Amino acid sequence: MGNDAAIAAILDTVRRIPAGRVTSYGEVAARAGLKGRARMVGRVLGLAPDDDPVPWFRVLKSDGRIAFPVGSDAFKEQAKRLRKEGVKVSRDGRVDLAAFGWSHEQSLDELLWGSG
DNA sequence: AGCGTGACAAGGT
DNA sequence: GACCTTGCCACGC
Repeated sequence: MGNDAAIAAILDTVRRIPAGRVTSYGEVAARAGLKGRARMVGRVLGLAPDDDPVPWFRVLKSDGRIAFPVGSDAFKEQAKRLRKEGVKVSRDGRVDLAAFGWSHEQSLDELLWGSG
C-alpha cells in the first residue's frame, strides 16, 4: 500500500470511531490494514488539516492514556473534547478502555449493571 | 546513505 | 508503576 492510500485509510478509519468511544493508534493502524504502523497514525493525525476534519481526539495510546504531555494545550483540548461526548478522563489523561473502547461494543450501563 | 526524532506498541526488568 | 529494548516507519538534516 502506497503512502497516499495509507493516509486515506487511516483518516477513513478514524472517522468511523463512534462519538463517545475511543481507540488506540495501534488499533487504527490495524483496522486500516497497516498493522505495526501505529506511529504513522499519530503523524497523519498531526498533519490532518482543518479542511479535512477527523475526530483525532478519540485516539489514545494502547494503555488508554492521552498521548500528549499532561497539562499541555493539546492534552487539555483532547480531554475537553472527550468529556464533552461523555467520555470519562482522569486528571492524568486516563480513559477506561473496557468502558469506552471501540469494538468493546459494551455500554457503560451494561458494564455496571451487567447484561444478564 | 546514516542518524536522530516522534500524537506508538509489546515485552522484559 | 517507571524504565529500557526492539520493532515499526516517515521526515528532516
